[in-house]
Formats: sequence, structure tokens, C-alpha cells
Amino acid sequence: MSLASASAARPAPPRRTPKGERTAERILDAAEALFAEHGYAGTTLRAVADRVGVRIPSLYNHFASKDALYAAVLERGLAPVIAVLSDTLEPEGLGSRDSGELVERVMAVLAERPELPRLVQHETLTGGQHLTPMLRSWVTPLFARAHDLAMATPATRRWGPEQIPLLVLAFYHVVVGFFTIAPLLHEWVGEDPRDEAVIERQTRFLRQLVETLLPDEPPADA
Amino acid sequence: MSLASASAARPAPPRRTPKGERTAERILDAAEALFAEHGYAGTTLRAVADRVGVRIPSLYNHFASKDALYAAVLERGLAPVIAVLSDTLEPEGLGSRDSGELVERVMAVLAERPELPRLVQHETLTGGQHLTPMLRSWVTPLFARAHDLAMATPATRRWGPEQIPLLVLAFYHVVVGFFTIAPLLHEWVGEDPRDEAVIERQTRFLRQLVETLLPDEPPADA
Amino acid sequence: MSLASASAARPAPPRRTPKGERTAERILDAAEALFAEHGYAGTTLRAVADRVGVRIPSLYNHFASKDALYAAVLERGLAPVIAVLSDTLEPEGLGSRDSGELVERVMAVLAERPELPRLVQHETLTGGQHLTPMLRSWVTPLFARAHDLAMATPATRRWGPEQIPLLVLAFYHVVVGFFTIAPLLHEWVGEDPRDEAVIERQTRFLRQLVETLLPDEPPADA
Amino acid sequence: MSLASASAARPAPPRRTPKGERTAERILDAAEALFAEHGYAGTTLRAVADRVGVRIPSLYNHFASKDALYAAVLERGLAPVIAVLSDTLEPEGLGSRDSGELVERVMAVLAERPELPRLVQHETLTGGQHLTPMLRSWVTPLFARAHDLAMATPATRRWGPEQIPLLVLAFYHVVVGFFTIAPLLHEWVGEDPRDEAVIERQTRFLRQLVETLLPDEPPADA
DNA sequence: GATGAATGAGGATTCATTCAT
DNA sequence: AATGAATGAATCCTCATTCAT
Repeated sequence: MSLASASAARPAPPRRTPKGERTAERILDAAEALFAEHGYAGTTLRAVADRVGVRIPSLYNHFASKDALYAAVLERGLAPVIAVLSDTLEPEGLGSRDSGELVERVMAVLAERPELPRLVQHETLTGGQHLTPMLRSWVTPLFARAHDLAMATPATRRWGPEQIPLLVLAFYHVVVGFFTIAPLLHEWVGEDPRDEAVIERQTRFLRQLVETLLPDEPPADA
Repeated sequence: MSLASASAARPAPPRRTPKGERTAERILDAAEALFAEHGYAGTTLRAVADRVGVRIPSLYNHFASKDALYAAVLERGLAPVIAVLSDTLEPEGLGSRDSGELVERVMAVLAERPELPRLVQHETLTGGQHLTPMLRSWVTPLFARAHDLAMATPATRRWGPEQIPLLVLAFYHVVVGFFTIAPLLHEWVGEDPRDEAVIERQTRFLRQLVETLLPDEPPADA
Repeated sequence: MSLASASAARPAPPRRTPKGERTAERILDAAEALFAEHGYAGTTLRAVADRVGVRIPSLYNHFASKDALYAAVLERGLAPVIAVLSDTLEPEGLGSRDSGELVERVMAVLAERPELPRLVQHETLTGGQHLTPMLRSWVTPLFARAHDLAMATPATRRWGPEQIPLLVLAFYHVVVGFFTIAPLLHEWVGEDPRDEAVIERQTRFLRQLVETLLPDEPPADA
Repeated sequence: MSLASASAARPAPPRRTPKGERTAERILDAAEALFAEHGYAGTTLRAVADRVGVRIPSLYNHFASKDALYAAVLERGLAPVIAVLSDTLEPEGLGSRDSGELVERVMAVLAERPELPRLVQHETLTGGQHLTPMLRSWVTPLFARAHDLAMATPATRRWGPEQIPLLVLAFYHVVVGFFTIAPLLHEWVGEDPRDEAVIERQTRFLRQLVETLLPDEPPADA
């Protein structure tokens, strides 16, 4: 999956020293956290460097620009989610059983990188310019297939064909929103969504949501 | 802090102190659009001034600082939504009929100010520091009441009491997410969510979501 | 002649306050001296600001960028020389009498702004990108006319038609070179070419050069 | 200071200490071209390294600093010209015949390294600090001798003794200026002064200039 | 109320240089 | 001899803010 830093033009060092590789990784970690919290514009290279424990110019030994760093963060962060999605959607459709499993897997992946959804949300809000290239090649076809398969499930009895995409988007928003609103809930309710119990509760909730909205059996009134 | 025009504002120009008020309003409009698109950090006073057709220092004749301008934008934007929410939730609970109506009203309000959800999303993502004071006095009690009332509806048979808040949040995310993802969809699918037809479709979808998730009648298996 | 700062996009202030105008002028003065001495790359905005007695950001209130400042310096500096050239060349040709007069006038103009030739030399050496637009509209036609007229003088008996441009260029180089090499001569011979006597000597020399190379009368051996 | 290869250098690769020397030479070539085009301040070590196809730190294996590299470039470039000058001026004076020959030889040397005059011009314009030591030991005595000899030729009948240096300088400027203005002419007239025909034309022109300004025979009117 | 001018702080980025490998 | 990594200093430029007009 090594498409890392496609835009990191100049410094793209041919042979990575283990030391350098580790530094680059640490930079990515720091940048991921900061971009997720403050967005692109709100994140300073100074903040990244400080977090890594390095001087600002050193960042440029690993990434050609703030923008390239941002792209690399997105790329690295999105890869596993894409993998899960494409893996799970490969063979079958959106029946409640599989959808439930998909939801569970996605939640598991995101639980390990809870900043990721916020990162994507930031990017989405500001236009998704960096998302588009990645998604055009990955998510768009996935979305299309999800749609096709969903059309072939009993769910269509309840949901019209043109509503299926809305349903998929809705799930997307619920899942992403859960992580997005995390820090606020933490402050308001004192409940940290990075807590395992909280995540499990949300996963259960999502499962029930799937079962209610996309039942395997045709609804009773059919 | 000059809380500008707590009512719906845009279509009906409020009492106009001939000139200044109109300028302040135009500044708020410009700032709202820009903050919604780029967030606080990504929005420049120069950009605001340019959009208004005025020089930067003039902004300071109407708002004490960038921060104050931002607060005013949030305040003005949130007021009508809060009004709808508190109005609708006042007497009764979350039965599907009323919930459907609530969803419809909220969609109607947001359809007139589609940047608002993005504004709130930005703020939420970056910590919601500006949101907290407003919400602590408005939304938090609303939320509590919604919860209480929901507990008294048949929905509880399907959803455990601790799931009700998750359900409410889920609806929040679906509604807000619809507007949030607008520009991307516009670019990817060519579908402008500010389009009336698109909004109506989404509203229908939300209605059906409400009916499915919070049926008036106890579910068939009860 | 106010074509000042054609590329100074943003700040181009509509109404110039006398104070601001004076500041802009002082910036131009400082920049002219520095660009002439160190060239574009070798000149720092810090150096300019220091010389003006102002902070760096203030420069941006008057010129949109280092590049725009540079262009404005060139423009302002070149204008009078262009004026002299086009004025003198207007009616007649390159006969020794008029050419001598032209040389004299040019020397007089340059004597008042001895940094100008160095400025132009720097620009020429580094590609003349900033010169081209100015010269395309001014010098190129002048050059053409000079050529045409020269062709009609007795000089052609001595110089073939294709040599006339070389002759013109040679004069250009001798004149410009005199000022260009000034600081070196000052250091080596202790002779300051900004000295009036030195300039007058050079002017006499140029006059004799003109008379020798472009005699009014056909050369004796013809 | 590693004075590299004082002879004509490029066509005949000097004694090659297998690898390093060749790299040093390639660095000098790249640096010469870049310094000539952009001057000292406008040339970055990155640009040099890129042109050589090597990483920046490698440059430091061959030259102690940017400044040392610059000095080496000047030294290597100037040596052959100095050689020609001192050789030609050795025995005799500035009679038109010998002067013509000198001009021809200088043109020949420069034609092989057309960047050299631009290099020197850059250096001259920015103060000539690096030139001074070289010139003090080479050119200054040459100049003095040229002056002495010139004083003993018939030319003095036309040119006063104090004008001889001006004449020499004028030739210097015409010769150097020809190469200096090359890129501009290339762009404006489409005529590449590195073209053999162009150089020959200029040489012919210079010869005629010499004959006109420094005739062997006393001028007809004497 | 509007704005030209000025500026402290800080933004991303480049540069020449060093050093360990 | 070559180079990845690191960095102090400096680059151009932007930002939010102030103030006199």
C-alpha cells in the first residue's frame, strides 16, 4: 500500500535510514494529532516540530512542505480504513449481517486512530481538495458497489433505490460524527469516547441501528 | 458583544440604523460564509473585508476583534435553530409524529442558512470553546428534556434508555452531516444540496428514518 | 509619466496621502541604491527597511512584493533616460553633431543617478525579465529609429549597414560601463566617477569618440 | 584554495586523479554557469548540486564553502584570459596591428567561455572584492604597461595621454558588454551571440573599431 | 464610519553549513 | 567521496491590531 507522500517532491529520499524513517513517522504522528485537532490552517509547523522535539527546518528533510506533510498524514491515516472497507465489501452486499460486521470493523479501526475521523471532517469541511484524488480512486468505486449490492437486498423493500445512498451517507455521518463530537462530549458529559466501554456501547448501538434499518427479513408489514 | 439581530434576520432586514447596522450585517454575512468554509484559523480579516468591499480597519468599527466577530456570527446563526428546537420541544416528547415535525422544521431552518451546520462543525472540531457558553444555557437543558420525554415514549421498548442520547446524537449527525458534505457531493456527484429538490428528498428520507427508528406503535415483535 | 508600480497589485492605494507618498519615495530611493549595489537577489527587504528607517511590513503598505518594488525602482529610474533618448532621437539622426549631443545629455542624466546604469546592468545580467516589458514598448522602437536614421548618414560610408547596431551597442556599453566600473576604479585608482571632473572628462572622451567614429564629413580617404 | 587547472582546461581534461578531480571540475563547471547567470547571491548551492547531480554536502568535500567555490570559479575562469593578455602585451604596444590581434585573441578565448564576461561583470557590479586580489597581481601591471606603450604610439597624436586609459576601458566595455548582453539579444533579436557567425561579425567590428580609433598612420589631417 | 500607514508577532520556507555514517 | 539528518539564521510575506486623519 506504499503510496506514501506522492506529492513530497524534492526531498523524497531514495534510501531511508532507519533513524530517518523513525523521525518521519514521528512527524506524521505529531502532525496527525495536530491536524485532527486544529485543521490545516490552524496547525503550525512550529507546533508539529515542537511536538516531535525537533527544529522546524528538520521537517523539510522529510516532507517537502506543510501541504505534502498534510497529504502524507491523510494518506497514511486513510489507508487502513480503505482497506477494511474494500475488504469487507468485496464479496457481498449490505444485508444486515454483513453491514453489521462492516460497521463493527470500521469502528474497530477508528477506535485505534480516533483522530482520523476528525482529520477527515476537517478536510471535508474545507473543501476536500486533498481527499478528492484519494477518494476518486478508492472510495468512489466502493460507494458504487455498495450501492449496487444494497439494491439487491431486501432492504430495498423498505427503502427506495434512490434512498440507498442517503442511507449509506447517514451511516457514515453517524460513525464519523461519534468521533468528531468526542472532545465536546468529554467536556460536557465527562465521557471520553476513546474509552473502550464507550466505543463498545456505540458499536452496539450502531449494530442495532443496522438491524433496524436494514433487517434481513422483510419487515412484518410487507 | 453586540448580539446582532436574534431573529431569522436575512430576508427581513431588521430595524435599520441607517448605515452602520447594515454594514455590520454585511460583515456578519461575509464572515459567516468564510468561517463556514475555512474555519476560524483559515479565515482572514482581509478576506472578510474584501468580501464586504471595505478595508480591514473598518471591521474594527463594528466588531472589537476577529474573535468577537466570530462569536457574533455564531450567535446570530445559532439563534433561530435554538428557537425552533426549544419551541418544538417545549410541550411534548419525541413520538415519531412530533419528531418528524421537528426534523422537518430544523431542515427548513437550515435550508435557509446552509452554511450554518458547517460553521458549527468547524467549531465543534476545534474544541467548541465558543459553542460551550451558548450551548450550556440553551442546548444542554433541551437535550435533557428530550431525553426525559423520549424515555416516556414507546420507543424505549426498542431502544434502551441509555441509547436514547445516542439516537438523538445520531439524528444530529445525519442532519448536520448532510449539509457538511454538501460541497463535496456537489463536486463528486454534481448534486447541489442547496437545491430545493435535494433538500426535500433528504427531508423525506429523514422522516422515514424517524418513522423506522421511532415508530409510534410498538414494533410488531413486541 | 505615472506608470508607477504596474505590478503592485494589492496595496495600490487609491488616494495617496502626502505622508505615504513621501514614504513610498523614500523606499524607492533606498531600494534603488541597494538594488544597484547588490542586485535583486543580493538585496534584502530588511536592508531596504533599515535604510528607510521603517519596519519590514511597512514596505508592504506601499509595494505588493519585493518584485513589485524592484519593478517600480526600474520604472522610475528608467523613465528620465527614456525621455531623453526619445526626445533627442525624435527629429533627426545620428550625425556626429546630434550624436554628440545625445551622448552629452545621456551622460548628464546618468550623472545625476549614477546607480542607474548599475541597476540596469544587474538586471541585464540576470536575464532582463523586468526590463523586457519596459523596453519592448520604449527602447525597441527607439533602437529601430536610431538604426534607420544612422543608415541615412555619411557614417554608412565607413560602417556597413549591419554594423550600425553594433556601433550603437558599443556606445551603450561604453557609457554604461563607465558608471558600472565606478566603484572598482574608485578603489583601484582612487578616482570617484561620481566626481564632476571625472564625468566631464568622460563626456569629452565620448564626444571625441563620436567624432572619430561618426564624422560628419566623409573620411579623408573616401 | 586549490587553484584548479590554470590552463585552458575544458577541452583537454587535465591529469585526472581518477574521480574526485573530475567531480571538482564538474562542480566548477556548474558553478561557473550559475554564478555567471545569477551572480553570487542569486546562486544557491542546491542549484549547483542539482546541476552536478550530487547532494549538497558533497560540494563541501571539494570546496570549503560557497565563497571558496566562487573564488575557484573566478580563478579558473580568469587564468586563460590573463594568459592571453600578458602574452600579447609582452613585447610591444598598442599599435593598431597588435591591438587588432589582441582583440582577436581575447575574443577567441572568450568565445570558448562566453559566461566568463558575465561572471566578471557580476563580480564587478557587486564590488569586485574577489577580483581585487587577482587583479592587483595581474591586471594592474598589465594595464600600466599598456598605458606606457600606448603613449609611445602614433595614437597619442589623436588621443591625449590622459585619454588612453579611457580608450582601453572603452574597449574592455565593448568586448565584455557584447557577451554580457548576449541573453537579452538572444531574446529580443533572436540572435545567439554564442553563434560562431555572430562572434566573427563582432570580431570584425572590433577590428575596424581598432583601426579607426588607433590607426597606424597618423590621421590624414595631421 | 472609513481608511492609509505602521508594526509586533509569527507564518512557511530556504540557505549554508555541520556531522555522523 | 558521498549523503541523510539536523539546524541557526535569515528569507519573503501575512496577520491582527492600532492610531491618526
